[in-house]
Amino acid sequence: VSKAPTMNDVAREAAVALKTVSRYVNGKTNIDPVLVERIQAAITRLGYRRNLAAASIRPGWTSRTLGLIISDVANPYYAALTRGVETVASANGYLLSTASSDEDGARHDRLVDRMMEQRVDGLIIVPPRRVGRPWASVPPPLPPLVFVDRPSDLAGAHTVLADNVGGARSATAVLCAAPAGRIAFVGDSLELHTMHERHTGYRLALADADVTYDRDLVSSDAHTVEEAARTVESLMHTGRIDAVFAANNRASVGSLMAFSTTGRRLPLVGFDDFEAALLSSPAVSVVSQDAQLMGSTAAGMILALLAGKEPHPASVVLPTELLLRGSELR
Amino acid sequence: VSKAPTMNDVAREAAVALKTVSRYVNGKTNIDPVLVERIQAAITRLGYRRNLAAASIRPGWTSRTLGLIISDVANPYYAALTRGVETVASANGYLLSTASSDEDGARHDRLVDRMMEQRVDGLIIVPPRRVGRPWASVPPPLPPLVFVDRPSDLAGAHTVLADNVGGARSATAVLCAAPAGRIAFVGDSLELHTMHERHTGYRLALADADVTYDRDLVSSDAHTVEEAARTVESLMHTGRIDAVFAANNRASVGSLMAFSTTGRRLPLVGFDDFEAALLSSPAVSVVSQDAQLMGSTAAGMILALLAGKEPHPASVVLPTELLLRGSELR
DNA sequence: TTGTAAGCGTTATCAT
DNA sequence: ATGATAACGCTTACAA
Repeated sequence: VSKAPTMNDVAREAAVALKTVSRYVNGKTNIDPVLVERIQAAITRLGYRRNLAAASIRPGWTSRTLGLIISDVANPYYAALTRGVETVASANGYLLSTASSDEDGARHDRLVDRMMEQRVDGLIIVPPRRVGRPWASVPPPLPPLVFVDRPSDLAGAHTVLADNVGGARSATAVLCAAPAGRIAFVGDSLELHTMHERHTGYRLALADADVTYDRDLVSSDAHTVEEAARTVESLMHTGRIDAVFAANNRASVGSLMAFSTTGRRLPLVGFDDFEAALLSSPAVSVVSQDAQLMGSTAAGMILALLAGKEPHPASVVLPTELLLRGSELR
Repeated sequence: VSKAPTMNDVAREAAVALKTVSRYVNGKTNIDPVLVERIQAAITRLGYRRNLAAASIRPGWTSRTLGLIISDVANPYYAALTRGVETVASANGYLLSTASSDEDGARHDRLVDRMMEQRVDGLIIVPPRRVGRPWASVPPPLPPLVFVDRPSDLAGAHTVLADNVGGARSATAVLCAAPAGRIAFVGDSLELHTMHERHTGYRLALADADVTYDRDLVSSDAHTVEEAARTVESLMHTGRIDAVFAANNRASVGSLMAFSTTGRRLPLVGFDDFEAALLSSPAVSVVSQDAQLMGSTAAGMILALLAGKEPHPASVVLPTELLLRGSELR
C-alpha cells in the first residue's frame, strides 16, 4: 500500500501552483484551459483523490457527514428508519455514520461523543430506553440535533414522533365497534414512551365507547413473542376477553401463536405492520407507522438546520394508518 | 452555535504548552500531576472535545472509520449483515459509514469514491447486481477491501460468501427423499450469482437422487412475491409438480400464498429464513444463512488487514443450516 | 518532564 | 488568472 498522491504532487506533476489545482478540484471556472488540461492529465496519471478529511478541518468547511444512532439496525423498523435518513442524506451529498446503542445509555453516550469528536455535521438520535447522561450536561457547541421515535430530555429539541396515541385509539375503536365488550391490551412495559402512549390511546378509545377500563385486561410484560403468546393464551382461558389489541408486533405474532395453539381466534388489531400479517387468514389488521418517512423527515430537518433555516414545524408527529385486513372482525 | 474550543484554547486556559495537552489527551503518563489537574480542569471548564478529523490527517493516523456499502439496509438480510459489521467495528473503536447502492453500479461507484475521499480505513462491499466500473480501473492505493455476499471482479479479493450451492443441495435433497418426483425451482433471474449457485445446488441434488432435470420446472422470473405466487399457482394447476424449492424468501412467501389460494399445499423448502416461516402450519422449513455472522466475519478480516496481518483463510464460505420444521413433508 | 517548531493536505487571503 | 504564504487543529521530532 503506497502513499496516496496529494494535491501538491498533482501541482508538481502539472507544473502549476498548488492553489490552481485546488481551484480546479473545487470546480472554479476561471482557469486557463491549458492549465486545466495539464492538471486533468496529472490527476488521472497519478490517480489523485482529494482528501475530504483534510479539507474538512478548514474553517467554514464541514465533513458532510451525518450521524445516526438507533437502538438496533437489525430491527426492521429501525432499518427502515435508517433507509429514510440515508436516502435524504445521500441525495444531498452527505455520508451517514450509523450505530446501534442496544438501548444502553452508556453505550449511546459513547457513540454520541465519538461522532461529535469525528465532527459529524448533524446528529439524528433515537434516545435509548435506559437513558444515560442528560443532554443538558453535554457541553456546547452541539451540532444540529433531531430526535426520532421517542422524545428526548432536551428542552425544545426538534423531534419526529409517530402518533402512537391516535393510532392505538383508532385500532381500539374498531374493536369496540363490534358489539362485544372486553378488549385486552397486550404489550411491553408502560415505562416505554411508545407503550405508554399506545396505552393512553387504548384508554381514550374505551372511554369514547363507554367501555369501562379494566386493569386486569392490560398486560404490559410481553417482552418477547413467547411471553405474549402465553399471556394471550391465559387471558383466553379465563374467558374474560373478546378481542385483542396487540401494542407491538411481538404481541401481534404472539397473539397469532396463541390463536393457533388454542384453535380459536379473537378479533385482533396490532400496532406496527409486520411481514407475516398478510399471510395469516384472515390477514392481520394493523396500525402502520411509516418508519422510512420518519427517517427522511428527520434528515430533512437536519438539512434545514444546516442551511441555517429553522424547520417548521419545529417538531413533527407523523400520522399512523389503520390497515383493516379482516382480523378485526369477529 | 459558537465555535468549538481547540487544544490551543485548553493550553492557554491551563497555562501549559499545546504539546502537554496533546500528551494528556492521548493518554501519555509522564506528565506532572499538577499540570494534569490544570489541564483536566480547563477541559471540563471549556467543554473541550478533541477533533478526530483533524488528528486523522496526520501521517500514520487514521480516521478509525470503516465503510459499508450494501444494496439496501431496509432489506432484513442486509440489515442483519450491517449489524454484524457494526458490532465488530464498534467493539474495536471504529465508526461505521453505511450506504445503500440500490443495486446500481454508478451509484455504488460514487459511494465508493466518496468513502475513499473521506479516507475510511477499510471498505466492506456487497457488489451491486448491475455492476459499474471494474475494480482494476480504480487507481491505487486502495484501502483494505472485503467483498460480502457476492463475489467481485477483483482478482484475489478477500470475500465472504454463503454456501449457496450446499444449502440448495441439501434443501432439494430433503424434498427428493420423499418418494415423489417433480420438484419445482422457483426463484429470481439466474444471472444473479446467488440464484445461479442455488440452481446449481438444486441440479446436483437431483442428480444425486437420479431424478432427471426438467427445465420446465424451473422458474427464474419470480422477482416479487406476487409473481412467485402466480408462478407456483400455474405450476400447481398443470399438476406437474409434487414439491417446491423456493430459492429466496419472496418465492417462499409466494408459495404460501399460492397454497392458500388453491387450498392445497405441497412439500416446500425455502432458501433464507423469514419471520412468517414459524407462523404458517406446518412451519416452513428453510435453509438459513447467518447474515450477521457474514458481517462480523468480514469486519474481522478488515481488522486483520488493518493490523497488517493477512487473514487466513483469505476468503470464507460460510455454511448454511437446514431448518426442518414440517413443511418439507407431504 | 515540558516547550518550540515543523508539517499533515487542504483552502483562503492577497498580492502579482 | 495565477501563485506565494498563512492558516485549520492536531501530533511529533527535537531541544531545553
